[in-house]
Amino acid sequence: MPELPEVETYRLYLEGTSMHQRIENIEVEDPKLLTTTYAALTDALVGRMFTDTRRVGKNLFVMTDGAPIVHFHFGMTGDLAYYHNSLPRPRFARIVFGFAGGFSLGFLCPRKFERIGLVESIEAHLLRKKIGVDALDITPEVLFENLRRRKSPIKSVLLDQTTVAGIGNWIVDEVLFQAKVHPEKNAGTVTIGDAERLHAAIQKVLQTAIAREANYGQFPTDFIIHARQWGASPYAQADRHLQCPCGKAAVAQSRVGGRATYFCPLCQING
DNA sequence: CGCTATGTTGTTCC
DNA sequence: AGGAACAACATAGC
Repeated sequence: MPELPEVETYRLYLEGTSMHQRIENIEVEDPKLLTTTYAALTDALVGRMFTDTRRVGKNLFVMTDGAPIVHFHFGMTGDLAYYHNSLPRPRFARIVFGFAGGFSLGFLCPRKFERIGLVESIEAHLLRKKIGVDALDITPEVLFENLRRRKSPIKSVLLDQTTVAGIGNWIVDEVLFQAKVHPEKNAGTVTIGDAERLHAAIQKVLQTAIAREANYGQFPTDFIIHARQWGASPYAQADRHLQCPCGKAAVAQSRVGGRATYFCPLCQING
């Protein structure tokens, strides 16, 4: 479920498992998962090792002791699994880095929306993809300027990675709820006060999620995320709260910018 | 079977 | 030109 907190969790996982081991081989089940040719990937990485990591928004960059940098994007369902070769390969491990020493790092790609490739430099990649400032680093003033010049619903603008990098569909609903902003509010009408509340909510929601290793089921009870229907999760059906934490209204469900949207019609007035 | 899905990108329209 | 709207991508799970 890779929004910023998941990618941060994966980054720490990779740091804790896969560094400083010689890469002996790379298996790729489907070349569509690569933004580089398979030959370029193996030429650049076999014999090298991972040395450092950096995350910007939902993008994970892994440095090596050679020149190229590996870029991971987790799409909607990507994950990592580090395992010993005596164990069976994890399901959906469609790309596998095999290390000297008998361990492997699997890049799990259930729906093939995930991508791995080589980039010249982090800055060049961010520029080319127009990825904005990371959500944990943006200032209220920059957020305000980036919102006020747009005309779409504020939810759509916050999801745009050029506005601010790392916010996804579940987190944006939580951020808007915590900041008491209606998801369909015209982004061009935000005040500096709105931007300051949104900024504080972004920090709060992301810090909360990262501290719980992105396990949304462990969010505080005053979060609206518990109203959301989680497709496959058993937690969803059992613990779902259809009532807003304010206790005065049922959580409303709609679509904004083509995405499933949950909000409280009392707490989040479109004004 | 039919419907939904965490993200991004390409196309079309304005 | 540039922004907005939305379909498309590939697949799993319910």
